[in-house]
Amino acid sequence: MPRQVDYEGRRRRIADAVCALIAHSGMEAVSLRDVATQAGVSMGAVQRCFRTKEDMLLFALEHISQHVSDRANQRIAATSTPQAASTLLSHTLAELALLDETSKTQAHVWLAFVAHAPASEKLAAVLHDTYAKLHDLIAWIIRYGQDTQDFPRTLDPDREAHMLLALADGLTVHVLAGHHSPATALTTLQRHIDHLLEDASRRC
Amino acid sequence: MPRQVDYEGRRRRIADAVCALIAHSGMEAVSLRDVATQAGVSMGAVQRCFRTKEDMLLFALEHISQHVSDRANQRIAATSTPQAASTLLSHTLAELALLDETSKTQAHVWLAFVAHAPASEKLAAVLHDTYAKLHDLIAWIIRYGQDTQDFPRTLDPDREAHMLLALADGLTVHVLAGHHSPATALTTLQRHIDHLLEDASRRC
DNA sequence: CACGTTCTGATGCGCTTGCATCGTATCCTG
DNA sequence: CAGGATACGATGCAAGCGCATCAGAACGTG
Repeated sequence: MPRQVDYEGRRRRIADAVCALIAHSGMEAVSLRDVATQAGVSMGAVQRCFRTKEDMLLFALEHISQHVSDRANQRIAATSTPQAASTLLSHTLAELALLDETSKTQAHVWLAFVAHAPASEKLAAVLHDTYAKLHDLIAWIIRYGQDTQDFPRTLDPDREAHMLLALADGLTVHVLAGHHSPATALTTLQRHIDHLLEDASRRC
Repeated sequence: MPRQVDYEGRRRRIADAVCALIAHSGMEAVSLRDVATQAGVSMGAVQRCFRTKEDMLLFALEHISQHVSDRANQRIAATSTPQAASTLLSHTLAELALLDETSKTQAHVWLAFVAHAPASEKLAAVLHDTYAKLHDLIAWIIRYGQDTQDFPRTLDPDREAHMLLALADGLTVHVLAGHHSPATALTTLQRHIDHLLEDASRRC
């Protein structure tokens, strides 16, 4: 047999390079040569990992989708120590909104893919799937909160998940566009959640 | 004198062509040649109207920003027949969210520019300004509603404007990403506004 | 009607792009 | 250690890019 190479690892490295380039100078600045340089490999290596440029971009999107989903899921899995459902909800959403400085890159990339989706059927499919997963995740948390009596039963989990996810995404966009700071966005998010629980419980 | 040309009109035509191209196949598919073809003029004409490609993109963004702002402002100006502030608010936001099929193109373009903003200082500035204007607009409507006693005084106009605008943007993203339909998004938006007014007034 | 000015569309240039090719270096197997 | 399969990276290639150039068409003016 010939020599073995850690393809999966390299694919990830390349995906990271793609994301870095997109975050820094937009999607149309991504060329195979620049990606190779950024990833510290030769152009040939990039071509061996991905048959075409579109394959590469698709992998990068799946890579970052996975990354975001995983972080949110970990947040839930780590709830071995009993945690109030409301805290769980707000923390998860705050993470999904990609507000902290570390996530800014991912937010850029995510948005770039959303903007580019109409041009690629496959990209759109990945985005759709990811959104569906995130929606289910939020709805699950809300139901969990209702089970533990933290959230009022009057809430419709699906509708509220819908609403919260849209709010989180909107805040992400606003922060990226420089319309306001991550801190302000976080406050707005928290305020809405508080408002939601408080009013709904008062209604009973 | 030599012959006269309606430059402003042509610039708009070219801007429309840019937007059509962006909406159809993304920002990186915009080339001077394609724009010229789409606008039905020669490449030379495009180059006479805009010194560089970036100038052209900038103008297209300003063009579409103006378009969106104008529509929202018209909505207010047309309120000669007395209109409930809540209706005004929801209609304005629905328009800003670019949910109807006609606005889908504009939504694509807007998002493409947001995604591309980090790569261009000037684009970012235009986006920032536009968002500030829209924020003020929504806050104004809320204050107006408070003056006409339609909205409770307990609402903080700036905070709620912040929240509503983010929600509208998030819904725009979700519709574009195919996560749900314009109709659903509209319902979610309306539900939040109702919820807001209802709960706030109950609090008194 | 002829002049002078402005506008036009085609062409050229230098460069970059995505992708294909190919000799060489590298590693596992028998 | 020899052999063969694989990965590598440099190079080539056609196409497309943004932008500059320029001869001629188109027009208002004297």
